[in-house]
Amino acid sequence: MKIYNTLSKRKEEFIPLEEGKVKMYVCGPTVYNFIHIGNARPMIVFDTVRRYFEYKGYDVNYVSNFTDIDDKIIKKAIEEGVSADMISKRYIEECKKDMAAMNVKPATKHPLATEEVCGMLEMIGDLIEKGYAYNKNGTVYFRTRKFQPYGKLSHKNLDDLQSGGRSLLVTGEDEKEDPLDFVLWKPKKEGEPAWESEWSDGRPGWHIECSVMSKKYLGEQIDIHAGGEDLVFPHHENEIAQSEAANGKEFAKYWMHNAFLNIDNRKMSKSLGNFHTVREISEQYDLQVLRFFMLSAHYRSPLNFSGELMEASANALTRITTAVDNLKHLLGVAEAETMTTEELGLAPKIEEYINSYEAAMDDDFNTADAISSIFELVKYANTTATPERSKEYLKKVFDTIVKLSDVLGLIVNKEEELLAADIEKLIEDRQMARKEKNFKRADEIRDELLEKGIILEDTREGVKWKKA
RNA sequence: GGCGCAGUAGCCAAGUGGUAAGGCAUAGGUCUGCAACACCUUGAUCCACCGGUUCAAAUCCGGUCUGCGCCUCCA
Repeated sequence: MKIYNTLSKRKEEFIPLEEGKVKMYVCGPTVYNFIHIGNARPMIVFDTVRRYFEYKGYDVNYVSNFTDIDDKIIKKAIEEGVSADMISKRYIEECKKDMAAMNVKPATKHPLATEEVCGMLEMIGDLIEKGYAYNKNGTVYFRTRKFQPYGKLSHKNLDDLQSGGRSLLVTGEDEKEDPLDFVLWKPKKEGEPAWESEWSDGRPGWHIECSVMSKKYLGEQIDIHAGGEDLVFPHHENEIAQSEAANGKEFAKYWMHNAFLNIDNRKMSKSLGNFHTVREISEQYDLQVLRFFMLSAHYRSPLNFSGELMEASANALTRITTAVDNLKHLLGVAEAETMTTEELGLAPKIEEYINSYEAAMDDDFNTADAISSIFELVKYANTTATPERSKEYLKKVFDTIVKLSDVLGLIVNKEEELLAADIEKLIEDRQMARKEKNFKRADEIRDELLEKGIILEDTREGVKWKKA
């Protein structure tokens, strides 16, 4: 398996720290509102990474935090006249609902920043002790230049950063020893939530959270640390500085970053009016469609969102679910049990598709390519599956499509809903009418069912129905 | 100003040296009492442009143009 590592800017063979296990940390959202579709990209992408590792037999310890204390949360709380805690709790719940609807598995652990302040105080104290941090009037800063490898992830050098920086003259900058130093702890302002510390009553800086939560739940060294590409600098660069300075060993072996989701080729933003929450999209589409859409491009390529592309994705996904439906139907009517010699000759083709699927996923999680293998399998199924096939053969094709889709988090085997007895009766009556060539009556029944939201389709294999 | 990414059919998108996957849309056909659904078939002598390396390039090198991202809270 190869993974593109931001650290080396190359694809590297994945070698776990511990045989058969993967420890990964994914930076989660700040919960001050419903998550937007940009937030959804890393959730879907790295959930897929996790699922693929599990498919390959790895035991994955997947940790993803919720940042539940932050300026934006406080601002929202003030606007609504409630506590910051209420805001974050509320949106964590909503976020979990969206995740479930996108078929994103819950992490092994979803730590909350506010519950880990203790560990943060400890690490900050440790950094001060080691000379990597200093306290200035209650604010604790990280001494960036003291950490020699600083810039190794984002491939920036400190002097470029300093000369290129435009907005170094922000409030409070003058008390830093160096403009590049960043905050580990800041004193509270009036009315803000705060924790006691030996430096001041205040709250942690954003970067320290992840270093601490990752260490607590996964250990000092982890396999994969992931997030959106915008986090490379400064967030992840700072995490590396904090963790490696404090622990004295390499923090994460592989750094994975997903590219941004754009809207009309522009970054999503409230001012451009192109801001979409996942919740809003879910009112229009099954979120499986959003998931399919997200996986239809490589995770390191920018992806442009539009209604048209969602329609295209919805249709594409339907092609898979329809094929699966057909196979299921055929399984119901097939009579032969075991594979014929002809089928035994066909079956290796299925393995070929599995192989190409795995080859794609092994190559830095090329989901777009993997999906094309599923479509090839779908076409193969559509052309070879007939009622004369054996159950064993049909089952194999069916299982393969369902399994490969499931690894991508795509649910293609929809559970059938039970028909009310009277609807079944009507369908039967219609079949009788058709047999007697009483098409007037047949059409009446079809229209009647249509009014109830049931669409009938007369296929080669019999009458099928679906909800309108 | 510094760092970096991208430009492949109408649209989306794989492919990083050996002669262009897949999907959507379009068109033809099969099925059907009709319709709908579904399925099958169908498309780039060519990969932004110019030059170079090579037996061979969308793929490597140099340049040009265009779009975008990061350097500041941000997935």
